[in-house]
Amino acid sequence: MGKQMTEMLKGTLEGIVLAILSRRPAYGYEITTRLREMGLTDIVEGTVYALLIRIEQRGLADVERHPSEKGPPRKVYSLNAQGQAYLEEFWQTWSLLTAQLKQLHEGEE
Amino acid sequence: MGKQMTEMLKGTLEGIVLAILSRRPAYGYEITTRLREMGLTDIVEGTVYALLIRIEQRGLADVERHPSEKGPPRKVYSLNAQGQAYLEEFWQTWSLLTAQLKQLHEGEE
DNA sequence: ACTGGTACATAGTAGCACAGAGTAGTCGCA
DNA sequence: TGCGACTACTCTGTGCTACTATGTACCAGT
Repeated sequence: MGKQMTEMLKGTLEGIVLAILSRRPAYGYEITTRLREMGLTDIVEGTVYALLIRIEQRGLADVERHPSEKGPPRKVYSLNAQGQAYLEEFWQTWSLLTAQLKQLHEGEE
Repeated sequence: MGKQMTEMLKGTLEGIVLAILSRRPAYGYEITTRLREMGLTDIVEGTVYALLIRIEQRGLADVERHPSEKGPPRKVYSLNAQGQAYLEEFWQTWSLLTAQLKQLHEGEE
């Protein structure tokens, strides 16, 4: 992946994953797949798992183990109230930043 | 500053500063002031200077020293061709990311 | 037996913004 | 003369994040 994208993802990837979880519960492998489908093709599996563990430890999501037809059991994450609040805060911060960048970009020439 | 904003700025602050420089040359203290004016009130001086040094070392900007009426001489940075190209790449990456997040945000509920 | 897909985990690395402190020059004021 | 306020730049150390590169484990199809 481009280095620029890598750096930009710091701080946003977390929000992206939380947003995915806010729609419906999901597990790591599934999330990785979905990220790839939506164009974030080069996100590494290990990154997602590490992120999910962080999310769990901060109490933003609850975890349940579900047996899988294939391979080891899945760890299904579902966003809880605290996670929802955190996500809303994320969207606020994000819209602030985009507004500022938009202003910069438009006034460019 | 909020921790979320701090993390989001990783990778974007560089682009922001380059965008400021693309309008007209500027020096560190001036850039800090301008960032504060545009709402990024809590960005630390040291961060900006460190970023400028990085920009210089990568050859994205040229530097000239100008004596100041007040205080030590200013280091005036001006974006060069390479920096301009890098900035354009930044905008592309940025618009890609915003498009993906917009999609996620709108399809939320 | 072997390959490939599913699913999770982790040790080490690099990059970035922040905290905090320091260095220097100029000016105004008591 | 001494002090604070403002301008302007520099540096060390810390914490957080995504990546690299592996490894583990389970199952299906050939």
